[in-house]
Amino acid sequence: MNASQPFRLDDSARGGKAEQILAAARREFLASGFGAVSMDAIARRAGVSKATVYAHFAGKEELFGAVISEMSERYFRGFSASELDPVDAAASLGEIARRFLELLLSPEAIALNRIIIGEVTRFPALGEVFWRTGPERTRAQIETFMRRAGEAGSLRVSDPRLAAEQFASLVRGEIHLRLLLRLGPPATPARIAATAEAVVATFLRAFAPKMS
Amino acid sequence: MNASQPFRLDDSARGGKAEQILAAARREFLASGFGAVSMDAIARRAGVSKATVYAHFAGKEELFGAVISEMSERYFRGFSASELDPVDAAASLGEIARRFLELLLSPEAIALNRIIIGEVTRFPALGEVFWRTGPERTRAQIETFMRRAGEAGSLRVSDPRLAAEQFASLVRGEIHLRLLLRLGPPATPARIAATAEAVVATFLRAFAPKMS
DNA sequence: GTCTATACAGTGATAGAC
DNA sequence: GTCTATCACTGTATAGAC
Repeated sequence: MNASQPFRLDDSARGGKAEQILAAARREFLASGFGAVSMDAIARRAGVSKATVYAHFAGKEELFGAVISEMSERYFRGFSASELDPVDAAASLGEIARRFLELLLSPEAIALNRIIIGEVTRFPALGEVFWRTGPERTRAQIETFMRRAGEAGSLRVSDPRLAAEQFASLVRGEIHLRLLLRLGPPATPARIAATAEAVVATFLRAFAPKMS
Repeated sequence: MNASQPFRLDDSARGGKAEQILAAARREFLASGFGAVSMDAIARRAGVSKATVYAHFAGKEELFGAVISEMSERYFRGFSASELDPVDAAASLGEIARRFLELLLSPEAIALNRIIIGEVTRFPALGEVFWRTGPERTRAQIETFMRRAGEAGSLRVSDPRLAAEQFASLVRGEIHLRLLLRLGPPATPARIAATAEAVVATFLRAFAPKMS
């Protein structure tokens, strides 16, 4: 495997069997990590022979890279904050917080996050890919909102980037770490809404314009 | 291995060779995770034969559990906030933030965090152990400080637990995730101090008593 | 308890027929 | 491209001598 590009899909991966193999690998890797998954298990689940797997992917590492990068892209693409109203900061921040939490705390995202952190020592490139497609992108979205809200006068932000970082950190909170550690059940929508509300309340106390 | 108690040290682990093996295992596991480490490598590094390893530890999993639980305990025991002055909230919170970051961002703590998150699917008990000895304990320390500061009138906290959670989340911030993902070098003391200062400033804007 | 030597299972990867 | 069969190798675990 080329360590600098471990995640590039082979062109032939668009065919039928290749996607079948990729889907099987995704389920196996997400459920068990890298080390505990065998190529036999992937082939069995894909309904093909092991030789066929090797006909489409150079090896286990390349297959793993393909799975992880594809998932990173797929999971974070949907997050957007550009259409939210910068005048009503409270409502928009609440919406951002809820969307962020729904994305961040979904079982698939947690499993992905877990496996990347666990294997980043072996595959350094994965951390970079995940960061750019995930946290970096969401923070940029939030930062843009902060800037617009600042211009609209609904928030008092001298450093939009810092404000976005701190908001994202507040939202991530304790619950994210707890789920990464497999403590407690997946978050319910009610729990997400309550957490978002508490975060927005605190954030607004720090960043609301001075009342005159 | 008994899955509910994978981390209990055998009584014989107090001897000389056993600690030698444990130290070797710690270095190997922390550097490479669970799957990539062989019992051969541990035995070689410890300077004993493989059979001796198996004489002291039932298998690779038990050895791993022993290493992780011992490290969790060792790393988080030092954190304390009980002696800080609750009247000078700004200074004390800054001190808490710096201590927390130094602990959290140390290379050893990052490696430990990483390996636990990566292997918690295979060893669910490790998540519980880490949580209780780590984040739970630090949050309790901070929570106690919040309560004392609230009583002293230097902070306006209606829910000390929530305030402690939010403060800890702010401190953890983006840098912790970046280091978990192996992005960038370890944090410098200057970077830690700057981050702590920014966090305390924001937190105080949200939780400082109203000026009359 | 500690060693050397080895049995045994399971792994990633490939050869060769079709 | 796809299969069956098999390779070489590694890792866990144990037997038996001392």
